Amino acid sequence: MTTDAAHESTEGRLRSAGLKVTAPRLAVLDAFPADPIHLSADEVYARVAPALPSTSLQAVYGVLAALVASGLLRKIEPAGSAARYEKRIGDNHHHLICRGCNAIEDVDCVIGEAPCLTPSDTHGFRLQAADVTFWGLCPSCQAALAE
Amino acid sequence: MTTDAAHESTEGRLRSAGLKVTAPRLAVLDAFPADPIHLSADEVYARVAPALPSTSLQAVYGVLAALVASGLLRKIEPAGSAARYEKRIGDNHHHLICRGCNAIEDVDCVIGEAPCLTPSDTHGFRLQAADVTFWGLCPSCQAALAE
DNA sequence: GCAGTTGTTTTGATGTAATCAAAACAACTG
DNA sequence: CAGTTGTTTTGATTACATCAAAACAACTGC
Repeated sequence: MTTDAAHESTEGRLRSAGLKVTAPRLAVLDAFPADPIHLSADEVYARVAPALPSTSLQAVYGVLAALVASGLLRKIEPAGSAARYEKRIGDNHHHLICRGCNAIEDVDCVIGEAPCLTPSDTHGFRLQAADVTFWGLCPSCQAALAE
Repeated sequence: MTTDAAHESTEGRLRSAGLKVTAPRLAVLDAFPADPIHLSADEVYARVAPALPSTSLQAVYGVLAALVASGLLRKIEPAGSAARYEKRIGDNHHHLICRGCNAIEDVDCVIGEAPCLTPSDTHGFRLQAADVTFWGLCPSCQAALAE
């Protein structure tokens, strides 16, 4: 038996992305348990470090960059806070960020994909992507402010 | 005569924003000549420094922050490059950024304001703003890539 | 006009987030 | 199992921005 059942799908995804299967990469990918989770490099490192004591934060940056380049992770770079990574990819969803605590929620645009991806004037640009970010206050930060 | 005609409107905007009128602030505001221009703190400093030799980059950061807080400038923080500032405010326009050279163009959403400001699920957030950023390649970067 | 108060700018240090280069190392090929 | 190639580690370095305190200038009332 050549594959560890617990890592079966994670390993398979690395292989089909043309990446070598290494312990840091398995650990980083497995640090994203559920889909709607958004972790900073720091947070990923905190989750990975206990199992891999020899890992450094720089290594995590390298692994994350490789996974983003291969399309296994998506990088989000909100204004004013550290970059976050998420496993939910391939669908055009957007983000709702709390200005109080930087919490991030996934949202789908109410009108679907097309309109937000079509500016009125492209200025000759070849369009590649569109980011939509909503800013506001999450329920607990609203409560904290109301006190 | 108490006001310099060349600075009349700039000065007036500072006053009505409740800010003291100082040389650095006049110079920074006047560094934005036409509306659709997007300058980084560095670029503002480069435009301001010749006329105000005693100004430092930190001072420019301070002035820019004050102007943004007063609503006289808008701050844009694109992923992967330094923050930019623009004078066009009060309308809900978006930005088109070149991944090759970081050039920024203004765009208006084809469907107007409302739809892009309305996510399907607010997760209980109190919404404050929505940013839309389009990513692509500007004409000259397309040409450079085609060579 | 002039002095006091308040807000602003300057100066210098500090911090965070992230990248880079080179050496040590491990995964996949035959 | 050995060689090659790609990855990780280590350490230094960068870019961008913020903070604190002292020096300073703008606006108020006199």
